[in-house]
Amino acid sequence: MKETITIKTLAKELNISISTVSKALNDSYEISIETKQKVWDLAKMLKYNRNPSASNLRSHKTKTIAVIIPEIANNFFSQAINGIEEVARQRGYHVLIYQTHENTDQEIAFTDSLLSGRVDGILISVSSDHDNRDHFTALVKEIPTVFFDRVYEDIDAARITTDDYESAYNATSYLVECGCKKIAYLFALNNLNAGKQRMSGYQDALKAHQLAYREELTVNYDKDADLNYQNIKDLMLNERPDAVISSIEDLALPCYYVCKELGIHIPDDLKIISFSNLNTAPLLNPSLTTITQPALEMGRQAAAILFKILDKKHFEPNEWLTLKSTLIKRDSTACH
Amino acid sequence: MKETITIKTLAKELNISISTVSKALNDSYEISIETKQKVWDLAKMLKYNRNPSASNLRSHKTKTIAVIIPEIANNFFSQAINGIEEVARQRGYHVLIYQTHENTDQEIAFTDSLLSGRVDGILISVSSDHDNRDHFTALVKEIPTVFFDRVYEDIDAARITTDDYESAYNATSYLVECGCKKIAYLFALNNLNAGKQRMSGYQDALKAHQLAYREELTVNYDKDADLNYQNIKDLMLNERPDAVISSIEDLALPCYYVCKELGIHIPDDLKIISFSNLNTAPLLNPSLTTITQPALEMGRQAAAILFKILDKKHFEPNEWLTLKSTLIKRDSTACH
DNA sequence: TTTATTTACGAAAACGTTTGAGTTGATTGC
DNA sequence: GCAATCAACTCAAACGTTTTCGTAAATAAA
Repeated sequence: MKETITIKTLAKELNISISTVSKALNDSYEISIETKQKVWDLAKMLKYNRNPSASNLRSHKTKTIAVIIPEIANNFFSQAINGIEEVARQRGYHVLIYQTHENTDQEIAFTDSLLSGRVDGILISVSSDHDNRDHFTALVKEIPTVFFDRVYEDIDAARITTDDYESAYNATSYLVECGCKKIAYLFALNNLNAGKQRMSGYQDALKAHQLAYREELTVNYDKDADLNYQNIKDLMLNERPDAVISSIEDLALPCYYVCKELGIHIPDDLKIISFSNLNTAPLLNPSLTTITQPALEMGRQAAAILFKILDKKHFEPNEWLTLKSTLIKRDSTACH
Repeated sequence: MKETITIKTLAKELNISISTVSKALNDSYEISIETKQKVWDLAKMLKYNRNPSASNLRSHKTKTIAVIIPEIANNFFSQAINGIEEVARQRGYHVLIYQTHENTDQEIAFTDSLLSGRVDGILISVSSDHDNRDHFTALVKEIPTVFFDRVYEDIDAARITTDDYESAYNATSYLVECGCKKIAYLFALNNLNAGKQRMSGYQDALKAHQLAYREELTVNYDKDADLNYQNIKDLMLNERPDAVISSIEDLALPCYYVCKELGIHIPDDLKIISFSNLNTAPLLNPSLTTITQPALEMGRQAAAILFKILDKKHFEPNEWLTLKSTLIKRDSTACH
């Protein structure tokens, strides 16, 4: 515990005023280059570090952003955070992480607690358990916010998504072209636009190929993993689809297990495509055809947009960005 | 932009002093229960949020911890963060994330910047590229720090690791019992204790079974993924081991690809075990035998230790905790 | 009754910065 | 040569809390 060194220390040492030191450290035009240099040198020598609390309190700038996501132990989100952290780092910003575990109450608690000036802005991928748009409608008026991947369409804020509709449409079409006639859909994120878009893409593609949409071919995601497993198993036993599109990774993997248990051979008996950012997709048995979102790039872009907003304080028309996912064809959809 | 509401607002509204409000909000024994209740009610009604900067500045408590890791988009670390975030949440703490990308300079920059009172404590898993122990020896005297998984042995600080030596020893022994005679080792983290321990476990197990340790059977990890691939390929072509132990996930996966390319059949021609937290290990082709670290639990425990230190300010003898990894046998080591 | 003690509160000084409004001496325009 | 401008710096008031010390009234001890 050595005595902490402050701008006061520097001022005393150099025989100049506190304000001169402060302005020198902030590279103000009011200070001569010689004085600045002296201050900088001494600061480095004494390993001076600006006290962030004092600075924030006075200036209302925190150099900190918050990232709110459903789950960190998830390939998509951890890659997105990677991208966010990267650009935050370049700007000297700090990154706070909050997990909602798909709980809107938690989500509300987090955002509320961030309104007291702890952060300059928020990056968020919303929870899927309840519709929370009223809360966010109010939030975005209070603090610069960028939504990524999981967004509300009708909120007046910046957002970045992927082409969910097209991806699902194309994936479904691809399966049809492979000769599949009975394509099941593993449905998740149904409260969110992303989920609805994916479902629409699937439905419209069916229609475009003269195939009927049947609700019995749909499994709805549940928080209970065992239940998901059972539901998929029931689907396989009762309907025996010849293909499956999964709207999230967490439903595709149990599907693999079910097939293993029931002796259903992929891709001969059943073809599988999943929205997924698994880096081991090529190594699965069989390798999994995926619709892969540009997670890292989304993180980067989302952060970039937030900083753009923070730079010019006046709220401009909000940016709406859509990135393309890529369909990577692998063995789980191999045609003969 | 409504006018921000502070304790001053509350004080004026209730006709009591600022200090009374502050004390009431902090549940001080100096304030009567009636007054407290009035303050709390009004605070809730007006959605008062304590300004963290002002609070930190005065009290020197930030309710924030920092997590410094090599990479967030990594199964082990993202699970560990999950655990950390969980217990931080319970305590009402905020979590800052920093990625070093295995760069010690970055690591030094981060920790230095945290010394200005931005956080109450640090959780860190150190970078592997250079030996940085001198820096950390100084750091731990300045701020409560807990090392997890990647630690320096000789630094006087709390730490939590897994039983790397025993895990590697047991895994090697298991391979020998399966009849393997030529067991290669994919070596990583060689600057770190974890890496050395794993290597020692491998070597000692060989010795215990009258097998010679041969350096030609070792591949050293490189940052360049292509080079790793090539080195593993060379190993397979030149030495043709009948088993491989990989000290990290990132070397096991290229190994799978090499085998695919060279037509080496796992597990008949080559058995593979890897330290790994891949959740798709059971679905790989073939499913991968892993030494799996309790990542989530490590995160939880590491955070728990840090909070224990923060609670009782006096630095007690530091806790050294070791958790057990589990060897999960799957098809990549199937014996006949 | 008088003197301690306790209870509940208030005044004011921090905490370390930033910032707008001076101040000073030197330079410029005319 | 005098006012006006400018460059470089200082003063002091904030920012919103926490906390120490002080004090008045109420209660207990004597």
